[in-house]
Amino acid sequence: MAVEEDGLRADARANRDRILEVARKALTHDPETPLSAIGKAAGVGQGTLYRHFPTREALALAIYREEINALAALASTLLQKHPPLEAFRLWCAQLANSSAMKRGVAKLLQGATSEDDKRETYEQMVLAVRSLIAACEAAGAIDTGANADDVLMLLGVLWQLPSHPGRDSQSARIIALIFGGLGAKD
Amino acid sequence: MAVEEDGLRADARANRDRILEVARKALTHDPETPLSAIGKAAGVGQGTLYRHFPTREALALAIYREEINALAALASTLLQKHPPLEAFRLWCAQLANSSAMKRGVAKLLQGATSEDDKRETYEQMVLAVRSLIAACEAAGAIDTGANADDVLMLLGVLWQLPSHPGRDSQSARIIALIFGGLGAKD
DNA sequence: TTAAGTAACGGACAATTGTCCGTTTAGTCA
DNA sequence: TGACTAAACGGACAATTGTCCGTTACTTAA
Repeated sequence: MAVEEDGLRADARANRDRILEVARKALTHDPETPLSAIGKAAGVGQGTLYRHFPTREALALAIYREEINALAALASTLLQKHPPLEAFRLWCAQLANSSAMKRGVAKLLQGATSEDDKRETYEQMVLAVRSLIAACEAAGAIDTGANADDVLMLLGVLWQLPSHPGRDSQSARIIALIFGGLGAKD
Repeated sequence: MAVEEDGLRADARANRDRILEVARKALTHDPETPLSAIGKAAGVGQGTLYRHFPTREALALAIYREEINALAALASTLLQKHPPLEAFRLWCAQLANSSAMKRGVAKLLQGATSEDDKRETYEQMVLAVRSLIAACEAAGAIDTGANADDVLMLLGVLWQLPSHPGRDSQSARIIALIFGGLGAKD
């Protein structure tokens, strides 16, 4: 019976899942929990932890991949229910509020075009942005020729905003600025 | 004879300068040189190194502060020699190319509004952007009401671009997008 | 069912970061 | 000039990250 549903051996998958579960709780409680402590709590050795997640970032990325997936999927949902430009706006608002992104986890996708395991997650986001841009262009709601990579880079700024009073309005201003750059027709 | 020109004791200043000199060379050669190695090369103990520069970031920030200062100063120079909008554009171009910012050093000013020693450097940049915006507004070259913090956050993206073929054109596109958002009158 | 092959394990170890604290010395004042 | 004091030093130590490699056990195939 070929069991390799995802190319991972059964015990490896079990370990991976257990590490993620433990890490999610631990990192939520304290973002700087030592990786070694997480490994111990998950009942695996250092080697196992690091083989699965070479860096702290990789671990965090895995934890929040679900939420990122949901965000990427949201794009098409919004496009079905709203006019393109409004869908785009709603998506950006959701991006700015996406709780998983806040604080330390924010740095995740920076320079994501380089390292390999980030790449996959990054691509999902680019695709989402590309679909939103394409729909808006088709509807004549923005200027043509915008580059999804560029726009995503700029939107990434929203994840870096420190959470201070006024953060929400700053998000709104920045989104407005970007839409202005895209030539959005209000 | 009161010698404290900058609130630092003479020997402390000498150490600080020596560390910076060594670190500049070492980090240019290999951005991941261990801090302990830098300390040893500068002939100071771990304690001294960490007292002066609590983190790797702090050290890098100090190294590149000169270059950042120059960038901030460039704004007024450009404003004297060029029409406001062109000055702004030239400044952004310089920002994108500022060699010190590339690679690992790029992350420096992210979330700069939080930690204290970053704050000062960050303020200089905000002031520069604010002066450029004000001049452009006064000349009617951009829409009024732009927020310097917002614009600087967006410009910060330029420091995060991985150096790949096409980086320069991506910089140009992003700058154009931002200027579009500002309502720049071409 | 068993044996072989290999992916995965996990703890020991190396490297680096970051802290602490007793010692030294620059700067001050009589 | 000779203490005095506080700033600064720097090495030892603790904590964390990251690597290595001999051992274990999941899978497959006969």
